[in-house]
Amino acid sequence: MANAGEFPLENRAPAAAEAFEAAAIARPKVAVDTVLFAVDAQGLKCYLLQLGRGPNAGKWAFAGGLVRVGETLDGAARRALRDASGLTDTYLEQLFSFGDPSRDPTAHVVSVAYMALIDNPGRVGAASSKYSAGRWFAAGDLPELAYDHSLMADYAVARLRAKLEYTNIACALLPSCFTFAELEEVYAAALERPLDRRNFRRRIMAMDLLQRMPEQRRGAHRPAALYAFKHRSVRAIQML
Amino acid sequence: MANAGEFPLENRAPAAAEAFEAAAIARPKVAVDTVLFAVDAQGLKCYLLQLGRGPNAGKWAFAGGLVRVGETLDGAARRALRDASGLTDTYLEQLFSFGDPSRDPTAHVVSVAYMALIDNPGRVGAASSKYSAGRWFAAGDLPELAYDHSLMADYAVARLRAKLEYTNIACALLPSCFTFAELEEVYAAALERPLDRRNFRRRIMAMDLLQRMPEQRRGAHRPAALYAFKHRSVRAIQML
DNA sequence: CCAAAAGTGTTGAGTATACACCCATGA
DNA sequence: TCATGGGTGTATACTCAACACTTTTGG
Repeated sequence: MANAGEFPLENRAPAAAEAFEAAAIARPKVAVDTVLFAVDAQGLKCYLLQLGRGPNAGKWAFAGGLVRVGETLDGAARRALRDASGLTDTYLEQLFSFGDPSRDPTAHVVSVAYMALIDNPGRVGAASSKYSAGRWFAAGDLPELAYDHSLMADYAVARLRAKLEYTNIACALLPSCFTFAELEEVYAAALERPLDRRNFRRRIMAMDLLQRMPEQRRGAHRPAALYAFKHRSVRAIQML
Repeated sequence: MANAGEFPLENRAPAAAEAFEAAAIARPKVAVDTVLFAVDAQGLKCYLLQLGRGPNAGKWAFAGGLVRVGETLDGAARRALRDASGLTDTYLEQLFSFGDPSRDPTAHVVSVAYMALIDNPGRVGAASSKYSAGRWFAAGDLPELAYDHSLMADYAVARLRAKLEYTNIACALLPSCFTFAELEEVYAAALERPLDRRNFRRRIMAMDLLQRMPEQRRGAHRPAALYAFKHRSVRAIQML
């Protein structure tokens, strides 16, 4: 299971092991990759970048990069996301670490996967020269992805769905003011199923997460009441 | 937020960046640390090892070690656990990655935390020379730990509790045959609250996870029926 | 026969689901 | 006035929690 005896480093006498270790540069690298989500009228979307160089040039991937010495993982994820999309203020959550030595054919890179959420796909900006293109894809219909990014996508969608059920994470996918219909659309898009409007409204109201804003959203038809989350920080909701 | 401009590596021309990168050994290292749990008559227990060398010598910590090139994260966790406790077959689950640059004062080490479960604290064996001692502690009363291992402990306990509620993970904390009272003790120990025996039995039975064994456990009093999990692999239980 | 752990049902409260019509507005 | 999306209540099924006594065995 654990490559018995293949790498005898840890079994050497302490002094020898430390000397070897100091000289060794053959350590896995650490990277971060961030699955960026937003919801629009078509449903849940993922932002992908087309790699501009390297053995995977031309393939689509999530925003990522190597972690630097002195940098936190969250910091590296924010930097990679900013370089890829210009975004600086997003909800960010660590998902899982992927360390299969063959996930990157060029080197052993352990990647810490993140999920980021924004309220509007239009907020993304220009990508760094590392990428040749960037665009939104329907989360349920992604193209072939570089590395093991398909695994990350599956993991991220599952986590997002789970957290919609027991946290107020939807606030990260909505602007500060929104109608009940918009909130329901976020849930319907992420969960990929329609919700009963009356039951949904009752459930959300029972959680006491929202405050009603004085204004109304005026459109082509009956105006809709506007709401805001009482707390914009994501927290678990007591589900007693 | 993301150390803007402090590390210009990614912004260099590709050729220069690659040359620099090849020479650079200033990358964070990758480690794994495994929180080992078992339940005994006193409750939920964690296995800790006393560090025998290094700046944290004398402090208690979880079994861990650096990840080697070519090794999976799970493989590294299993190897570190085997070196620390002799255990080779445990339930193992990745928890979270901790990457604060100051978590280890001697170097920037990103650690992927794992949780391992065994059915009997007595199964642990001798530790490698890296450690000066190893013993079980009550999970709710751990000593001061090295690095950020207290964070890992909190995270692991939370994960274990959560998964007891919606998976059959308890099978990893029990021998192949057990009485209903023993199963209930595992839940009560991990959740740190007493359970109603009748409601607990009904809930478990409704999940259809157990099969009754032909034998009985004979003790000082009325014999107890023995059960085994139908599936020893941990899986989510449909909670419809 | 006594001590100790094993085993067993019912009731009531609360929660979740299914379901259809009127309202307010702009065009 | 009509088309469109906004807003509302009830009845039922189900789930969860509280609760105490009888059974079986070894000593």
